[in-house]
Amino acid sequence: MPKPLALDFDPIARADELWTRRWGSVPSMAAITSIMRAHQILLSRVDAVLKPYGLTFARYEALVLLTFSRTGELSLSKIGERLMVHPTSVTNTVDRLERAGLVARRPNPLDGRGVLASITARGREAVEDATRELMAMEFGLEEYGADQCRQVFELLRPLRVAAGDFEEEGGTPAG
Amino acid sequence: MPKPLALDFDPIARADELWTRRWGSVPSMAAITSIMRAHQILLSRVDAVLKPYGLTFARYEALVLLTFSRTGELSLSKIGERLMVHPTSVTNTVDRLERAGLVARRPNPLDGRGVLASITARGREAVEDATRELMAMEFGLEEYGADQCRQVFELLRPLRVAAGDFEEEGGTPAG
DNA sequence: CGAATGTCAGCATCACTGATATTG
DNA sequence: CCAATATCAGTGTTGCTGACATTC
Repeated sequence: MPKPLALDFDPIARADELWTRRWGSVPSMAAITSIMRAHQILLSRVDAVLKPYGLTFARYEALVLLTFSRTGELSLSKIGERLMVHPTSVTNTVDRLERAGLVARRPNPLDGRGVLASITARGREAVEDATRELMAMEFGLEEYGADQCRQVFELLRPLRVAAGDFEEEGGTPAG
Repeated sequence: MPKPLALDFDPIARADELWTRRWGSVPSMAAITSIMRAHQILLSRVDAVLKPYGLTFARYEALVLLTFSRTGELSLSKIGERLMVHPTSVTNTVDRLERAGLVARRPNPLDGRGVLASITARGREAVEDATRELMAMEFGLEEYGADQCRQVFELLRPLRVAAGDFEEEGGTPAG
């Protein structure tokens, strides 16, 4: 009973009914609203876990990405490309991480224009600890099984493809 | 070819592989990342349509909600409850809508503490026009059919239930 | 020179905390 | 007096535009 402010009906299902009555059946409305709310719920759950580490989900993702690189460092442009975020957002993210001592900036020896973000020892510790906690709470999807999680991934994949995030590989036969 | 910045692989699938190698299989990671990205894509698509109306998706939702009420007006607290947003966010949303002449504030005659947000004629016009456009582009889910949209809704519903958004009705036999 | 990289200033949205005036 | 409603001030995030210096 921590949240007594629960409705006795599904607000999205209710909206869908009224919507259908007024403008006709529009299943996409309930779908997008569901995604918006799911995003809000998950971000809230995950950020609560990351807060003690001084991290947000966006910064955590950047740290993990660095962890995945062989040398522990990547150019800011590469980070933006992989995380699908704006260049100025990358600068901001790296600023915060650097200020927290989790990454260090270093000029790119292979490109005088570029800058490398290099994860520090403290950064690696933070990722390890935070990851352990996040895995324990299934990234906010505790109520979901592995199959349902894969279903979410598969169901939303076509949207990312349509948005031009990447080119289908296995799908195209040639060229 | 408007966006030449496409990867030749699925970044989430790639991350899932590396993740599995390092920390073991964690399907929830790919699922939450998919939801985050889907949210970003849809919000971008929908906001682009709403921009000419001076609306954001959040403000549009509030307007639609008012449209659904019999009298065209609701207390701010009710709006916050239905839209699941913070009281201060409701104040802000209504501020913008009021400034745009789409709603008007009125003291609640039934409760001296409360304030009613009342949709104006221009507000109704804006909702009608914007809705027509949004329906034409399926709220950013053009690539999805009705079945897939319903699947998204059903798949994410348990999360909203777990978050305490509302109480299951059909599920509980009595009480 | 044109393109790419990164930074900075500035603007807008949104979420939340804390304090506060008003009313039930 | 306590609770609810709404507002205000202020903080932290993120996303984006435009401008700019630097370098390929």
